[in-house]
Amino acid sequence: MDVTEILEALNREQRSAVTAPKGSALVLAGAGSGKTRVLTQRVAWLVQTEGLSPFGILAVTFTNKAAAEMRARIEEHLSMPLRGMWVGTFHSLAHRFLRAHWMDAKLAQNFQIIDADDQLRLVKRVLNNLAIDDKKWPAKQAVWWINAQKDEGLRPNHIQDEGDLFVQTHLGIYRAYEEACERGGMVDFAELLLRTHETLLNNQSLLAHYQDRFKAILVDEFQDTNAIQYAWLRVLTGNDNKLMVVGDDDQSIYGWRGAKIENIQRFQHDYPQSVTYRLEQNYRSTGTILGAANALIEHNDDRLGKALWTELGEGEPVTLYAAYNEIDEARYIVDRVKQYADEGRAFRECAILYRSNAQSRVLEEALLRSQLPYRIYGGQRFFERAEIRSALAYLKILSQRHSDAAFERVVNLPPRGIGDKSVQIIRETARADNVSMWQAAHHLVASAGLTVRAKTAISGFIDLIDTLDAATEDMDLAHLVREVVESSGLKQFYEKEGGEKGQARLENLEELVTAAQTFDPDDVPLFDETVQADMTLLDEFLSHASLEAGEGQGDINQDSVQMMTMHSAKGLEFPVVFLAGLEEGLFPHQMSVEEPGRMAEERRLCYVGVTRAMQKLFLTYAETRRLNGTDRYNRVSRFVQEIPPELIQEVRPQTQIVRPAYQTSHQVSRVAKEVSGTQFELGQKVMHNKFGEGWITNYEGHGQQARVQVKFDDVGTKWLMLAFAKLEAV
DNA sequence: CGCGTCGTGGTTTTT
DNA sequence: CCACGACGCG
Repeated sequence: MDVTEILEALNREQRSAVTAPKGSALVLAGAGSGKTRVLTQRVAWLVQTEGLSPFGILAVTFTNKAAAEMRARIEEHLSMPLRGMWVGTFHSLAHRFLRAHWMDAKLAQNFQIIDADDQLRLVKRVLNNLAIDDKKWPAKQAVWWINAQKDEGLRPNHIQDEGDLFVQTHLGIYRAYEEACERGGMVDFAELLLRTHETLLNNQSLLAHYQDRFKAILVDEFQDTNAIQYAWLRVLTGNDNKLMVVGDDDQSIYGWRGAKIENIQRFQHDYPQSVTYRLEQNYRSTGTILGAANALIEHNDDRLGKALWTELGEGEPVTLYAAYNEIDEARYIVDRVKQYADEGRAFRECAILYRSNAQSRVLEEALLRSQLPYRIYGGQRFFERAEIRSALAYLKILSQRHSDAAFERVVNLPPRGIGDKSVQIIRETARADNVSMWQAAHHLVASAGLTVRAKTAISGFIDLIDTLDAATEDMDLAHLVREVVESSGLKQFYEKEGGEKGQARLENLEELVTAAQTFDPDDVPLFDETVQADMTLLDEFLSHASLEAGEGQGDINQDSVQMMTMHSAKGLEFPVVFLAGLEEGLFPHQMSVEEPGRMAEERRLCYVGVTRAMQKLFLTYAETRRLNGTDRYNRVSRFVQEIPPELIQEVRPQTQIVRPAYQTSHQVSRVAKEVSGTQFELGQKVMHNKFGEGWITNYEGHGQQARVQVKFDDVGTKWLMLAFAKLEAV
């Protein structure tokens, strides 16, 4: 494809960004404005017009999927394979860097990547060793804290506890956890980035090499980068002007896991010569949908500012349906999908988006009842499934006997008579002798201190692994995986489990064999071939499995209704979109209502949801919603009210539902405001003789049974029985 | 050691 | 309401 062809299909702004002079650039790309196109064409431009070698280009994305897509699209444009070009996620690129420079990074050559699950297990063990009460200091929270520190680029030495018990305790855990990782040659996700950054900083020649190698660096979804990722880009860029970042501050929805929307401002500050390009023409949605999106996001402060426009025409109004309850909501959505399909359209053109996964169940049931095909995205990913992780643990221990995480996982799976007690003894012995559990197990079998029964069981396990190892010596990867699945007893174990669940697990294991069959390390090119030579195919496969969670399986080609959270919908588009559960407390979520900064993020999430729609947008909410076993009476979401009414067409609930005729949905929002059968209403200021002043944020029940949730100025949020609480209106 | 019962708590998710 | 983890019994 030649240059004019590249540029022809672009609008003016897109073209300026693609052909921007070498230098730093910020591309603010609104939803549906052709962002990916600009990125890929930019690379093509750099290669074809600026004469850059792909070898000198670094392109960073947020997900593996995005990376693969980008590579494919660039290859298509250039009609040549992109050998040598670095395209990948922050994590995969850091991983490759560390494999190549493990010595400089002070890592074991055969270091292993541990995923979130391994990490949690490890922290649990650390807590145990430190004799810290898991109840008081939950492992999950500790993991979260440690990762947050690493994401900020902080080592234990950088952190002062200042007498704060919370920090003090977690700091201790962090230290012990680091030691454990060090001992076991384990590297978690955050560590990949942090370690790479440190290695570059501490190694002038290495840094100079990479700074010189990369003549251009491109970053996608820049608004989702965290502090360490930004630092990483900063150090690789050095004093050069070669960093082009693409993002949209209005679509930043991962602040809760460390993403720093401020990185955009920081970029402008750190690269004052940078040029900003705004992509505001939207090629996806109707004018009405964009109008709704623009009006909604206007309610946020501190935006960089951007107004999307389209040439696609006004289109149909946004439809708002006030459902009686969540079942009615689901039925309404299913009916609309059916109607759409009856017009000869495909199911896959419809997406149902929701705030939290718990909402998917009712929707799923309704689809099932109507026998419409659907596919739920998210949930458990392939490589995270228990049976897959177990099989991988067998493979891992074959490759590296000293992997304690793998040892613990499979030593008694399938059950072979090695209980918690025995495992604990092995663990303690290993710790005391400073050896791996595998070695400790060996020693224990040969010494006193265990029952004969336990010894037999343990040596049975050792023999199993050794035999398996010998038997698979000459096998290729796929045969090795099959052999492991069959001889380890996993297959029989899940066969015995039976039922739909066991069947699904067996199928997954079969799929793992297929994955091994089709695994090609050259699809994931390492920095250079010398690194590759040092790793066995099995090790590469295992690394791949840790970094690539695997697309939620299911047939992508099958024509089905798409269901997912709004978070996972980012980057996608559908002709018809349903946003379900637009209720205060659910969306915006209760947890976000209480903290001010998070409301803006919820609104951005809603903006992301709205801007997924190409032609038709449906908003639904339920007046009554059964959630966690109790009925909630939520008001319609503020987000709905932030959309200009003239863009919205309200739909009456359907006739089967018996409800008072006088209740139009507008009145409903008012009626639902008042705590039924009482003198109170939502939002009202109240006084409690013990807790002081506050206001009513939620309620459930009626009359004497009514309970209200009150957010007190001093003591936080509490649920109170109205009958007992003696609240006074203020 | 394995299985059953009780109790608790419950956004969003990638790597 | 339901999924998961902690306990206690056979």
